[in-house]
Amino acid sequence: MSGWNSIPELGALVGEEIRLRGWVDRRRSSGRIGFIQLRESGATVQLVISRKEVDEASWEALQSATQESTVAVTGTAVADPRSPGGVEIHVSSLALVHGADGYPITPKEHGAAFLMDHRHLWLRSSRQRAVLRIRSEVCQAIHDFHRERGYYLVDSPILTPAACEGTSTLFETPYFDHGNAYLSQSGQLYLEPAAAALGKVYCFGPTFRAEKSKTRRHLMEFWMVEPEAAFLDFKGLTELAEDFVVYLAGRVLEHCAEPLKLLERDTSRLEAIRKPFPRLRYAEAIDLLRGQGSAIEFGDDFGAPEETSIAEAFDRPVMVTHYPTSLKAFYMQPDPDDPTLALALDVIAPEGCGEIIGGSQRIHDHDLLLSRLKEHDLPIEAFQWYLDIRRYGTFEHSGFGMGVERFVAWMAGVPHLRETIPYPRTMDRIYP
RNA sequence: UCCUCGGUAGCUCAACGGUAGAGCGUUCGGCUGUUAACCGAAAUGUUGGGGGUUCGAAUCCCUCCCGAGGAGCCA
Repeated sequence: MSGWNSIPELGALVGEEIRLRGWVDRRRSSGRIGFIQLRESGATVQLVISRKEVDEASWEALQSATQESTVAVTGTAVADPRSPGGVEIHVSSLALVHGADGYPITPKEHGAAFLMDHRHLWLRSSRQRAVLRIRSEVCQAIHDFHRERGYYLVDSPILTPAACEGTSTLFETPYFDHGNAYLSQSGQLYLEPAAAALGKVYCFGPTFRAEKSKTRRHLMEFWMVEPEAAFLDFKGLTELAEDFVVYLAGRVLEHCAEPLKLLERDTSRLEAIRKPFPRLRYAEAIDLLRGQGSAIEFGDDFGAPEETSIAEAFDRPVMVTHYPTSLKAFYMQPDPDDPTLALALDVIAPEGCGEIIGGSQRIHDHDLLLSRLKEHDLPIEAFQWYLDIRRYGTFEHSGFGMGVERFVAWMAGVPHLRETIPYPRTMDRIYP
């Protein structure tokens, strides 16, 4: 091994000699004693440097160890209730590896624009570290959930030849002699064929929307996980979505106690995420909203205020189903009991987080799909491969997509999506 | 694209027609248990750009630029 210790293992090393390398998160001094809050492996530990216990070079290093300087330290791990974290390092020698000059992010407040300009440094802040740890756990849990249920990971392409759902604005890029390629806004259409190959599949990767959205709930580049399963009917889909959300929230509660505490997240709200989620047909949701005084009418889509109103009527995530087909994508299966309705599902998270999941049973009948493509004015030639899935052994299938950043924002209790992804891409910003 | 609010020191903000200020950060000094440490001192400004009103504009008006929040769209 390298001979260097890491902060997370210190609890088991009390009384032993420790060597650490890391960054100066904070420094305080008081005459002949100094304190450095050292950051390493995403955690921090307090170093105690007493003038009479260290040589002159170490004492000089303390004077030069400005915020975010890199230091290397040798000392003894000591349990002390006065230390944040309970364990601190009594330093025997301290060396400056690199002195940082004029680190821009200070312990006081900063505005959003300033922090976004310094996103590469902002990541070091305790709050950002906490959110990133939750994101990491969510991503791992997404893979584990699918693996445990026999789903295979199938990567969808990012460069695609045409619009997936038609109307959304896509990012465009030249593609040799084939005109323009577009950055994927969903992996779903590529996943449906894979469901015929492997049965239960999912994709998980970045997606791109060139909509000029300028709100805290939108990013130009975001990560989406999309399961798709052969022979999964609509009822099975709602149960899958419910299990998925419960599983992910459980994993965050189980493994992210420390970041949640740092974020002062009210975990009782997360513990309330239990089955069954209320299921509300679109028509019932309209009635609910009108009962609250909304002027919304049957056939209108929900905006952010409507979603919030619906979510606030319940103590856990809400599933809204059976939307009018006119509000939904061309590939959604009509309800056999009322073909004007789609077997579509949205999951709305509480606390103003809005829609986190959108999904449906897919049309498996070739002729119906063809007529829907025509109704939506989509170029039939470009969808021949997609129609093939209905030509060669068609099958009932369903799937959904979940926006990872919205889910992380909900778990972490952060209001703005830009804090839930390492390098957010927003309408007016692509730096750093 | 539309609506609302904003742009003053490195950062966060105050001054709202009459000499440009504070806290934090920085630099220097003090302090043996600090927790965004504390105490003392110092340095730091073409008040976003341009035009106008006025004896006088950071302040009022016009315009452009930039930022934040929201709408639509969606995850």
